[in-house]
Amino acid sequence: MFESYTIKDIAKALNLSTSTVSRALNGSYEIGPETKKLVLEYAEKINYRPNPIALSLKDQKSHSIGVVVCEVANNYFSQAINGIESIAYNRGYHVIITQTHESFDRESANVQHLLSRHVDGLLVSLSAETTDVAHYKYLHEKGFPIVFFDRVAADINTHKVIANNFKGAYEATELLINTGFTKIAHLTNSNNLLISRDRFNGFKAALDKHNISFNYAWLKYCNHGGMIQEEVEQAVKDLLNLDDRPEAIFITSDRLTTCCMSTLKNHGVKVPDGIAIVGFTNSDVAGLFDPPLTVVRQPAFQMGQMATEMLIQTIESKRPIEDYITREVETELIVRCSSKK
Amino acid sequence: MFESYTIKDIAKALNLSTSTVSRALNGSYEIGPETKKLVLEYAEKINYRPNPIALSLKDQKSHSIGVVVCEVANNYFSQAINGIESIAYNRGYHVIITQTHESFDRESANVQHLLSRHVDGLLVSLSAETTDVAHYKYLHEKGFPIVFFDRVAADINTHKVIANNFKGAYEATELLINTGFTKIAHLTNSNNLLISRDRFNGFKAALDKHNISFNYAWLKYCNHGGMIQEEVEQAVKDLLNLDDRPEAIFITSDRLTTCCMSTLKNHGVKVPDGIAIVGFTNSDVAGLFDPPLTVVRQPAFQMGQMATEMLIQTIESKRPIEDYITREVETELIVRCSSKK
DNA sequence: CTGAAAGCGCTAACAA
DNA sequence: TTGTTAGCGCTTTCAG
Repeated sequence: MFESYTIKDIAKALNLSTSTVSRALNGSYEIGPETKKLVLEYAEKINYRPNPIALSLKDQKSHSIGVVVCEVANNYFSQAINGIESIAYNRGYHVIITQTHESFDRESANVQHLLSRHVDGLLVSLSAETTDVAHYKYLHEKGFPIVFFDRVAADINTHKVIANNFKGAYEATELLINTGFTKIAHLTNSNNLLISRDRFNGFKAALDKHNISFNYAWLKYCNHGGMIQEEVEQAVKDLLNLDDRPEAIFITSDRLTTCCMSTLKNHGVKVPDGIAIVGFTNSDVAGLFDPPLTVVRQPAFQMGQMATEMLIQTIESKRPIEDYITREVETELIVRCSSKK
Repeated sequence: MFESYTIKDIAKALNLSTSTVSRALNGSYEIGPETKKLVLEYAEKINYRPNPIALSLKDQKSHSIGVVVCEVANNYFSQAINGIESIAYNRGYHVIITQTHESFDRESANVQHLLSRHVDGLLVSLSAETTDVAHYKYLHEKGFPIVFFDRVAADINTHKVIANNFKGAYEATELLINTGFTKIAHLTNSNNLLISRDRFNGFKAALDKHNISFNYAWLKYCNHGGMIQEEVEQAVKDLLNLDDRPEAIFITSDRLTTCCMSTLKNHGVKVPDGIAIVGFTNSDVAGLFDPPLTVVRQPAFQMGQMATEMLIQTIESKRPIEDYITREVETELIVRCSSKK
């Protein structure tokens, strides 16, 4: 069963040459119908499976794609990976997942590792620490297929899949404003990330639209994206200790949102009475929180699927891609109690 | 950078034969120190990386391991995968993850797929639907390395990593009993799974120890492991509609626990006043729930690591393994409000 | 229509 | 100490 048969076994059994067998298996023209039938039937019978490694060696394709994300144990990414797998599997690719834990060094090492494994393409979501994307640029310019998703590199012109972060943030902020909050803090991931900037811009735009001023003391960056709990705790504490304390916090990432909730809880700050909250998160259980969380949710599964489709298309494209596209999907605002007044 | 050099390039550049280069690279004895130095330096300079595909073809090892789990987007499994990756990566293996979605057919297909990819070994956690483990048995008997973790196959004698499910369930149940509950329901995954049976046994043992009788109407199986929301809802509703309604529910799996919480919430049943809850889950945010959840937590990350270590050891072992071991790790009972009286 | 042979990158047995 | 060669499984010229 796992000691698989080779084309040679078939050839021997049928008294044919390996090339004939190969041709039969690959439905070549130049082959007699009865020979073909013979081979096919025998192959079927012994449950022949071509050795993908040999194929890879031959045509220099590994039929695997590398994935770079900050971590698997994250609602957004585990859902996205689910989407990635679903497409890759059907298209005959396998997926090698690597985690950066938000570190630039690990990210580089992972990319190196994936390249040395001869992956056919890369699906990447940048780490919070990453500012230098020169290696991706280099690869991309050499014609190596790369698709960014979610945390994309602004200045590399390749396929990308992102959520409408501006609008997602705008809507969430406007919800807070319409509820009656004016002092709204902004707790966010590293500013290196384009998504952080987009979300901030959406946030700010909503404020501006409603003529609400923003106190920059309410803007808190967590450069490690919530990997370091203390960092988030400190940020939240700082916010709470401000003389001009905010009435609500808009949080722009999955981990940050839950970390912030814990910190508030530990400090005995009630949500939403003490402070209201809206956050980006793909948690399936945000509705079970105390209080139920108002969230901005991204279509993670679909984003993973889309990115994978684009990547495989790029990999399999005969001619170099000319037009790179950015597909943008809508976020969903799910209103629950944490944003109530 | 990604168009990597081959041993041939080095040989040509240095006017050596490929075998000499190979020997130098592999630190063989039979090679002149200066030749070796020359090769090594040049290889370093051009950043030579051996082609893993060629190596695989040569020694019939793919340096990859296949993982079979029900789904990635599950707290327990995403954490376990994190552990798997951490070990595999360091040992030079890559990991191919497949999801069964609790279906036996998909599980079989995944195993087939992984075998056709020539993985060197399998890390598996059975699907809820699986009762027939003949194909694993066959592979195992043929000497193919398989390590089961969490949802293990009872009657295959290979390496296994499990949590002390009996004790975990026992402790949780005893907590409920000591809190003053006597009517305790049991909401669990398919009885196909050994973990379900172990957890039930632990549960029942605690009841027996305290001379508490168990009404079998309080025992509810969700054969799809929480993949089908309606199934869980129905089970919970049934429990609530019982004349002899239980005062507490002990839940034995991650997804079931959260699903049960939602259902209770949707039906306006307060926890723990209306009904108390303790559940197995590896959610990092169970403390943020309303009410904060009392949970039994498994050391998922370590379990993933242990299983991977055992698998790689088996793969790399020269002689066939004689003694298969089952490593058992302790669960952790985290007491919060959902189990209070 | 079918077979022989080369080659993908690498290692190892065998020669020198 | 180094080179030559065969072979891992497969496809693909090139002959026949």
